[in-house]
Amino acid sequence: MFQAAKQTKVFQDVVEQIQEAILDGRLTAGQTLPAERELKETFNISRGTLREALRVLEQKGLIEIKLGVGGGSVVKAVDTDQISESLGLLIRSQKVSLNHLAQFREDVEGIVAAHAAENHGAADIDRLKNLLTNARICVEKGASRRNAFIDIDKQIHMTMARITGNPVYISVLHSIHDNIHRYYDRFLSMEKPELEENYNDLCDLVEAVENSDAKLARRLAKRHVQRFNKYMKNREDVSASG
Amino acid sequence: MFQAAKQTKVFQDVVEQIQEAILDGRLTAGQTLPAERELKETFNISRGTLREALRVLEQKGLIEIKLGVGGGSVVKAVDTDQISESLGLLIRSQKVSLNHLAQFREDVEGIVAAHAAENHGAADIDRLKNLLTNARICVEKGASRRNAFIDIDKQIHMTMARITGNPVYISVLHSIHDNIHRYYDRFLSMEKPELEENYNDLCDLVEAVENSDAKLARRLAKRHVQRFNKYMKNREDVSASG
DNA sequence: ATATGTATAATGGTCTAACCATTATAATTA
DNA sequence: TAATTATAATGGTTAGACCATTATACATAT
Repeated sequence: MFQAAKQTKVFQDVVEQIQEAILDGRLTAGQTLPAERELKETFNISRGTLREALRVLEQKGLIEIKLGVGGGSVVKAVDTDQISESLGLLIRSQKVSLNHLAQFREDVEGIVAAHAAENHGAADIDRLKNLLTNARICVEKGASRRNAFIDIDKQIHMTMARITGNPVYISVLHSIHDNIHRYYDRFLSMEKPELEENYNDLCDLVEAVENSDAKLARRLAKRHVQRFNKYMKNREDVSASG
Repeated sequence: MFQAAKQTKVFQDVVEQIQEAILDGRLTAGQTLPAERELKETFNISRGTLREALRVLEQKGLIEIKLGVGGGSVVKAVDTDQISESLGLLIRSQKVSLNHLAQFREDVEGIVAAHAAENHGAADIDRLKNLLTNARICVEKGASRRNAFIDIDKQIHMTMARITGNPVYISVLHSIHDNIHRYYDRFLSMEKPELEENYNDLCDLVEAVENSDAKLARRLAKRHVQRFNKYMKNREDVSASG
């Protein structure tokens, strides 16, 4: 009949009010909240309490706090950074291993490629082929362009995620890449032969997408990611024995 | 040659120190940090600044702050709540629609079912069949047990995620369910015929897993989730026109 | 003896009031 | 006109006090 009386802390009430205003669209990205000394009067609270609320909102990714004249709390567009950060904490707290993340990535990239094969338009293929051209250049210049190649590889995958038209895939893939990239420097070995191998993978993949062959695209995407994972694993073994 | 001198705010430095201690295992879940009046001396900062740091750590899901005697900042086991919360913000800020989430769920449940079919042990099947028995009881009692049925349905899916042995699937599925459940009350219509339909889906799915038929398991899981989504869509159309 | 109530003290929660640090803008000077 | 310097707005930090909650120890009553 009754609900437990919610005893909200003052700062929580403030967090909720501002958060709701942002999610309702009463505050939109780019808008600046009133200065702290003014807001504290509006809410009729102390500045310390207000600042606890603002810190929480900042950590949630809803506002950004800037210093100096013209600074203040600016409403942010919600993005995937917080998801990435939380996923990073899961990984670092060893609840999730690199292998776990790599396995998940295989599946997700496969799905994304399949959807991209079903959903693409002509402009999408143009963009993918442009990226392939850049990748080709990196391959020809060899290992010195390893990082550039990896970046283009990432862009190709993210482009396919965009082609799906579903922002969840973009967010998820973004979070995966954010967190897996930390291991690249430590574990990913890529000399010219590997670069070429991967380049060919990508060409085949884009072709499958262009031909709307969802099943093939899925298989090729998975194989491509598996190769990346294998390179990392090899390097990991080496560094473990060295 | 040089890096930009990082000008960390005091509270950020404290956040990092405590966070690193937790992630390094120097502080473990369940441990209580010293009281604020003591910590502030340790870090040689004011209490207000310390509290901003603690609020950030709380929002990150790394500590929990309890009131009263014997209270204080207790280190938490990192879990998926923050990911769910951030995903919820993405949805509520209309960066992600229910349909987007539902499509993603179809794919993930399909993958999870396929992995479960490849990875299960005998005990896993026992657990799944137990859940099916409970589901059967709900179906027989009809619409009054709708919520209980939905909960069992969720448990079956989460059990399969656990069978994969990959915590990423558990986390992702958990986050999806956390966020999709908010819409159930508003949009999910389920009378006895629908309950039976879904129960049969689940039976077939568990059978496919038991027989290690990954492809079939994937297809059945997707179909099952599609049915859920269809029910929600129907209800949404009704409520839109009413 | 057991249950119930009551004081105690530890701890987080909040408030006030001041001063420090950063930064865009305006005023000054070369 | 360009470079420099003051100004003032704004967040960052500090200090010290008091309020609110809660586990524990103690007192009281049945």
